[in-house]
Amino acid sequence: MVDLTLSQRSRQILEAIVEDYIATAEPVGSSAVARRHALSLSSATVRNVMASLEELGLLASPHTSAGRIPTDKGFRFYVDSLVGLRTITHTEKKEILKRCRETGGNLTDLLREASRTLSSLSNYTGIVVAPRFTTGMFRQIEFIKLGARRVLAILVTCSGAVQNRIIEADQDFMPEDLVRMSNYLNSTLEGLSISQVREKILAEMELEKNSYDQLMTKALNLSQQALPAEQDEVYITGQSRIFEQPEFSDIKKMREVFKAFEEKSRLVQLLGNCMHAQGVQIFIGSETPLKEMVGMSLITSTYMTGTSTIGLMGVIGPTRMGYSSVIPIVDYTAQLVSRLLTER
Amino acid sequence: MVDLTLSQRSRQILEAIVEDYIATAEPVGSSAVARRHALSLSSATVRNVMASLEELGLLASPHTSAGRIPTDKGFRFYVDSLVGLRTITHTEKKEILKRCRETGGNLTDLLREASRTLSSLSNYTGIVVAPRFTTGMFRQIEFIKLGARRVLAILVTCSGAVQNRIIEADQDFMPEDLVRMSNYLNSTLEGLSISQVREKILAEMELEKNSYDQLMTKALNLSQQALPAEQDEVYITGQSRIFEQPEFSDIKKMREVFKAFEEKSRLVQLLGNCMHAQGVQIFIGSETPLKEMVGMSLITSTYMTGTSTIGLMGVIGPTRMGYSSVIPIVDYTAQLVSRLLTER
DNA sequence: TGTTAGCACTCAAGTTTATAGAGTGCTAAC
DNA sequence: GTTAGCACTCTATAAACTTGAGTGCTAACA
Repeated sequence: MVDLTLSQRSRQILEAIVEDYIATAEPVGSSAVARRHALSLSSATVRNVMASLEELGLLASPHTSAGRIPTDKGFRFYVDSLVGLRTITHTEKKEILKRCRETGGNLTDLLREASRTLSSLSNYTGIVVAPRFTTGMFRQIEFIKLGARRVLAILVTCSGAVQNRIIEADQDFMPEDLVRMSNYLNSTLEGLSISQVREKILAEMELEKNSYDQLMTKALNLSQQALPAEQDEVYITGQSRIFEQPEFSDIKKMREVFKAFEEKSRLVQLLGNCMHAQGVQIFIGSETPLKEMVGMSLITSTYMTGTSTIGLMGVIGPTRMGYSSVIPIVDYTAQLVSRLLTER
Repeated sequence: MVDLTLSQRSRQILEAIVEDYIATAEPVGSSAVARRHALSLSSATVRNVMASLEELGLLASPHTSAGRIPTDKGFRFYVDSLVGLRTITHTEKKEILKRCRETGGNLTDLLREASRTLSSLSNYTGIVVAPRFTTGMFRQIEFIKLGARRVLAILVTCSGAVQNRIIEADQDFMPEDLVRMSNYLNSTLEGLSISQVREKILAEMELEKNSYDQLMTKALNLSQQALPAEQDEVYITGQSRIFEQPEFSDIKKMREVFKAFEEKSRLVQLLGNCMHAQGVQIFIGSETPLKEMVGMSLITSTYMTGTSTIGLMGVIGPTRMGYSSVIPIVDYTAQLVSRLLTER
């Protein structure tokens, strides 16, 4: 947060420069500002103001004879105190709603579609971090017999995340046994989080070891195998849109960015730091948790089931991104997803 | 297939040029060939041979004073008749085996891991086209009660593909009802492909319309909702490795390539054409089904369950890729995946 | 007849130099 | 406080030049 008191005029000029720069990706000159924005000021006056804005660290000049470019600090000030947030249009709302509603109900599909929607409405790259499966609340476990010793284990969390694994059992279970086992597990594990489930199963296995109810021991055994290896899921959509930005013509940098996109677990870890605050957060340039994203900004929002934050979604674009339109899009989409997940 | 009779010496020289070019990505000059490969020939002689190889369309010169570069045809000849296929190393085999075995048994996890493995062992981009769900054989359907009117429908195919959807039912089913319904459906739909299932359900719905067994009508209704929207799944891994190739420094081209990677359904469609032949296929440069992949080659292999081809996997890299090591990797991985899927 | 040394020629890539234009900062006048 | 005017700076683009790798051809050689 940049706390500066600027004269009305300085603010107007800063705003003009930021917006011109957002539109053109070119350094903005004093005469352009004087001309385009009806400030009825001469370029010389604008020049004076620009010089002082530069002194404050809000603008920078790539070299003497170019115009000025907003610094990260300049963008920050713009976002905090200048940007007039466009409210989301009815058409956009309808589009987001339609796309998210049409998904098949399971969490994966919904989040993937949210990512696509964010990207296509913002024209930048959409990103959605799925909730860690282990943080979800246990809802139900079921076993389906696939073959002689093959069992499909299905684990469902309250937020609708479904994990399935095919287990090679060491014996041939009867379908009735499988039902009994899942009934037992469902009542034993009710109300726990998946990570608690993991612990509980281990504890129970210890207890049941000498029990005479063999089946329950086996149930625990199966359920343990059903627990998936922890996997970080991120849905990134519209990566190639990054190429559309004229400022990203440096192949080396592009490579860094794309590499970062591929290291999902690192990505999840770093983005995890954005999840402490609720609602929309904006990271400009160097504020971004990812170092390789030089010259890029990140707009995120958390999403939740009920009252608990479970994940993060947002948009990655150039620092000069269209904040005024992207912010409400991210905000609305995250709220919608939260609502859809909570309604369940 | 290029059918040419070349003298032993011409072949040696072509091979030398191709391999030098694979190693360096630079045009290869006559003296380099004479020097590096113990042919005991002068550069002038090599030059004569190179001129005739150029005439045959196997080599090309970017300009007069550069060395020669193999053409697509040159690479084709190299691959068809020159390349000495390295057999896959024990270490590689173990690595592939280990990674694929460790997946959780469901199809998605296995294929995703196969893609990662292909990429990391080849150092190029790995690609796996998942079988279309509708072409799979119906194995089983189950309903799990999640809430008052919420039902989780799980559809399993013989190859271990699992689809789940959460359905909003229009009434509150008892768990016993759900079991009866799935039993009914499982016996009715046995032995059909998923696309046949779709038709059968429609037909049955027509028949059952006036039936007095309300529950079965409802079962059909539910199962229809359980059928997922057709979705093309492709797992692409190691995209950013493309940047490592010196010949891909053109940002515009990179953009095209990455865009193509994002249009999954188009990708699947085009790659579908590679599935007619069984086993490993090699597409060099312009032979590739994707026009945007100028200067790139594609090595693919089909994979199967039992005797039926269900999908495709492979590696995308520059035309000058290390064919001799990549081909056996793709071959082995596809065979392994087939085996794992068939053992089920 | 096949091979090779020698040499003139070509062409891209890198370097230097020249030119134009955008935009600034400063000064002096309003 | 604002503005016109002007010298100055610096990049981007083009043009001219230089370098060197590599060729193709010729003539001599085995």
